Amino acid sequence: MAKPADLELDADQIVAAAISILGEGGLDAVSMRSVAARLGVSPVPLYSRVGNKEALIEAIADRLLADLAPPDSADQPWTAYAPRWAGELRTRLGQLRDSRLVVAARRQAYVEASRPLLETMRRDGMATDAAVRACRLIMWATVGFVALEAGAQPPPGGPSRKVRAGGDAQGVSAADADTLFQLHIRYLVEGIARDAHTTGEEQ
Amino acid sequence: MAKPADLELDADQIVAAAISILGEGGLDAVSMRSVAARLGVSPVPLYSRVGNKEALIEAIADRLLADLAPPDSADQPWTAYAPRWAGELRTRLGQLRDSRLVVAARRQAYVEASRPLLETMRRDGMATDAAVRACRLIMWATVGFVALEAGAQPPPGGPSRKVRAGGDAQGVSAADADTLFQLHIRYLVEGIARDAHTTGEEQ
DNA sequence: AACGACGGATCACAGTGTAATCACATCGTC
DNA sequence: GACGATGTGATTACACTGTGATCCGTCGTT
Repeated sequence: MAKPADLELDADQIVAAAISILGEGGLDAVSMRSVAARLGVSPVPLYSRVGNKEALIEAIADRLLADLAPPDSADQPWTAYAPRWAGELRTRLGQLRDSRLVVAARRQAYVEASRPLLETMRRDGMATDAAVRACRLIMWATVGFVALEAGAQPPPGGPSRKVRAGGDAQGVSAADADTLFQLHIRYLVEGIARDAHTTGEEQ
Repeated sequence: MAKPADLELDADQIVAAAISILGEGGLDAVSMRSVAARLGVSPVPLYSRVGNKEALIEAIADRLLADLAPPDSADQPWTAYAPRWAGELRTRLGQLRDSRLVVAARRQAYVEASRPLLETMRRDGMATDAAVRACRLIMWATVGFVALEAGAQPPPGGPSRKVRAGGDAQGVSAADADTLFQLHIRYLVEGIARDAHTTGEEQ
């Protein structure tokens, strides 16, 4: 092992630098060269750490989605927990700042992100099968929302975009989006709860 | 207007050639140069027709999403029409073959795609406001589903990818995905219908 | 102290999006 | 019919990108 000792290059630092660049200049500014330059390094060692550029952006998405820890959930049923969980997921996905990252994230990241919600559901007596399906439902809705939401806003700067022509209630303001999202999650939770109740819940 | 008369280069032909290349080699194979070469043209005129590469892939997505016409709907209520509509949207989005295209499509394309569903809902006496929300709900769920589904499968070429490690019911087979998707859409439709009923529906 | 192995820098290469420059055919006008 | 304006496309060029090949210095080991 030959290291200059003042250069401890870790994979975590690489994705941290990449995330820093992402926050400043958007995803297009993230390149192997720019990340390497941020670290004061040539692009070469990145390939032995993260392998690929695709793997790098996967790692970025995974990092930004990691620790999707919900505040607490011990005393609340999953029907109260799920909206908070979905809101947190939405916030995290919004932090990605680019819908390309949303779809770039490995599915494993989404599975791990949904684990606490799934645990809460099972703790409340929901069948594992139904809980998995319910998690997926909420997750898909959230991801779809963010994908369409983030895809609509251009990253930095078009000064004027064409006004909506024949859109029925198309100009969703940022504030409306919040309430709409919460309303829809509530729809889902109610439906799932109703179905789980009739299908046979323990508790 | 000066045209060589044997070279009628239209924007539609450009996106058609791009879609052709997309179908053969995936989205990564679509470049301004490859599209121009397919048409036997230099890359220059593409910029006067479609302006940008970003605009080109937007046009591709729009084209593939256009004419999302539902088979027929005159004699069925929207609760029966919505699953078919969602299934058709899912099929179309799946034809994009790349989740990047899913998020690249302009929102206008999704709005127009949802118009027949919205019309059916309103025809059945649903309030416009509620219909718009219901459309969005179903659309978001569908888009999220496809985004996560398409993001999992590598476009054409990696010979072997890491096997799923610790996924709980993670290996969703292609056949299961269909039934799961339909089940979830049914959840949504039932929930929306129930809510619209209690809120005050005309018919 | 000598050696082998390995990490990083430099260079190189193919390919990308896009702007500048230039040639040329077609048009309106005299 | 001749001529300049105009716009279209080819060629060239540039600043990038991701990624591999080559080389060299530094380290742990014997």
